[in-house]
Amino acid sequence: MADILPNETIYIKNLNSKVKKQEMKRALHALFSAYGRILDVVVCKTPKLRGQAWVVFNEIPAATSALRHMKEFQLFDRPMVIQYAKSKSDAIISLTDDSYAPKEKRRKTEDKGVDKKRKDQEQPQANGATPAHSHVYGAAPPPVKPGNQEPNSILFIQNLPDETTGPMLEMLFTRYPGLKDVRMVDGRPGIAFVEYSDEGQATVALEALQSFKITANHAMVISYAKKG
DNA sequence: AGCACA
Repeated sequence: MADILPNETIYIKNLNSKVKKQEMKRALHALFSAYGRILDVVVCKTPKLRGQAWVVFNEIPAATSALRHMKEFQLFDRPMVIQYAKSKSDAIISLTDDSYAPKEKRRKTEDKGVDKKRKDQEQPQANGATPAHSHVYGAAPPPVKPGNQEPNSILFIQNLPDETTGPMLEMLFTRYPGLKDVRMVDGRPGIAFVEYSDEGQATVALEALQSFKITANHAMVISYAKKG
């Protein structure tokens, strides 16, 4: 039973296809960013591709780690089935090949008559140009130290932007089952407490949203509230 | 089960 060869990209199936595309992308990004730099997340809703996704890491070890850890993880009430992707992702190819021109069938969008027939001598793709992988996600290490690591049904959130509100956090955390309460702290900007019904559910949310970037320079730091 | 990327 030789499986598919290791690849920077993992292929995920058995996803809940009722979840909206953008929401699924965000959730996958949040879940998998713990395992390495994510270059792209691909989700399609076409009949043939529903319930499937690709998460592109910048290197194979990250993909391997993600695969091992997240195999069968329950996301939106379904255990994910994860394999390596069969082929290289565009985001990976364009890392080593500046002049990579995606696919030929991609002239589906109107050609508009702009250099329909150029085949060699492409536009030079200046260094300042936006390459295919410019939508790279990733987080700089946040300027706070994580707190208590001993599981608790209440999460302790740090490094929030000052303007964060309770409802904003609720929007983020409510997609992980069991959310009971979100509490901001008066006079203490940047932190919050998020309560779940039990430790397991809190842990799911923690792992999913750890390092989630609320804004460009604010990645959440999540730990467990101290007991007692 | 099903392997895409504009």
